[in-house]
Amino acid sequence: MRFAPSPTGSLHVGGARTALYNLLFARREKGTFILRIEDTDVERSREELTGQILSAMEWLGLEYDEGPYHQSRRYDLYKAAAERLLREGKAYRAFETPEELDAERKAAEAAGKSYRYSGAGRRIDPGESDRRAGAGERFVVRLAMPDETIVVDDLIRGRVEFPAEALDDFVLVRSDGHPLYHFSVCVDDVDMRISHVIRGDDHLANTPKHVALFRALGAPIPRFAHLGMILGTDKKKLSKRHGAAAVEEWRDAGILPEALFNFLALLGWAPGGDREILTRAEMEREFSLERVGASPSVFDPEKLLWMNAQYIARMPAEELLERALPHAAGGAPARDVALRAIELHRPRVRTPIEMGRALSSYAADPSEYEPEGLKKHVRPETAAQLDALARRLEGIPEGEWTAASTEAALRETAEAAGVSAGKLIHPTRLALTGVTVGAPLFDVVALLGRETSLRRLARFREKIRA
RNA sequence: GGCCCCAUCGUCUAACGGUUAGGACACGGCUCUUUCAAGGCCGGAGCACGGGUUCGAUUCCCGUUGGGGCCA
Repeated sequence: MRFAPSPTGSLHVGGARTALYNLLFARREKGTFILRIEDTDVERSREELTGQILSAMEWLGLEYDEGPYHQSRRYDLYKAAAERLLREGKAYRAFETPEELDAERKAAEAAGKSYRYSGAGRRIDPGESDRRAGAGERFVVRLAMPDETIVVDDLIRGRVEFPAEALDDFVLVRSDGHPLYHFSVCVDDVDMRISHVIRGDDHLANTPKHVALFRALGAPIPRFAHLGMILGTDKKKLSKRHGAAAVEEWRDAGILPEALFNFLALLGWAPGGDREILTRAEMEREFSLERVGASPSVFDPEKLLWMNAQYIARMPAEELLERALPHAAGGAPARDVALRAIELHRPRVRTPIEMGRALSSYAADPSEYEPEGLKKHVRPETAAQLDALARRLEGIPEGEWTAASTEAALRETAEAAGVSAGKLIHPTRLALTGVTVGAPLFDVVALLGRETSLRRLARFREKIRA
């Protein structure tokens, strides 16, 4: 198996899924997964993008067994293959100039017919062809396509037929000696002994060309499996336009690699049963192309986020802490406090980024208070009630500062003031965290500790009096 | 334009001729509750259309429509 990206952009989620299926299939079938960089398109390929793709693959857990090979370093191979095909009469030189071809194309268009190369080069005598080439005349190398229907037996789509009339003798090598995409792909697939080609649907229409090439090359034809495209919410092929189409954008958005891996695996493949969260080992054990659907699928960020939350729910606290720490911009509390905070916020966050923010709230006092919250929970009598609460809380010694003792203090205060506990709970949460929503108040109070809680309460009382 | 692919809830999907068409995300309700989540329970929501084939079609075949791709 192989994954063969072109370094013309960062790793797209569609490409990532293709790589992922190749990987799972290779593991399942005990095959070898090869990475090959298709960088023969000099105008569009950029060196640094290769590194970007490699690191995105590594992050996602798409490890390969062999490679990366670079097509740009394998020109000798393509050259030798072209010469061999020429020698064997399976390919031929065509000497038309671009202008001539353009004229033919226009003529066909004017006649209302679809254009196909005339095949004129095919009729040039080999000796004559050699002589003209030797004389320095410019030429391209074209494959002599067989005059018969080409059948592609696709593992996902079944039998697909391409009538001979639809295909013409396509160019293998440009006049400057540059091998073209379809040619280098097949030469490499033969050389690397690729047995299964799993790739995007967009290549299905090119497959008859490849089949003809494999035959001309005298090589066994690999099995093909064409995956449906991944679409944006508007049902159009997913692209940068849709926002996050690149793997690294999801990484930066706080998506865990395991979650993205799992999500992508299920975008087109359905393991039996109702399971959605699968371990890597399960996927490698159970993956099968027979259970891969043929239709395109829409990439739903909502579900990805849900899956991310599922992974967060299952992740060991230490690991989650490690992943969240880089995002704790406002600092993080001591490790023991942080680990408890993790458990408090785990069901409330969907990314390590959000967890980082939650951790910071224990390390730094709120810099501001949610205006909506102030309006809603602060009444004229609130300040005095919070004063009373503070007095009671101050009466709790450090060693007895727990969720239970502080809750009792608050409820007693409320009762003494003749108001419901909620009248105190909400402003207190706002005082301690700056926001109106979050983990259960008394757990937060306990975690914050006596000193911090009282300090934040004092600041808030000052603030609402001002 | 020619050729090719695809078609089950809004979305991801299960079903491989006979099911009250199942699950998940999202949505709504209830529950839990100091808030927000998470969890639990409940609910609304789908076989694109038309012909065949068959005792029987979501399922097989053909066409239409709609999406998509490749070539130019």
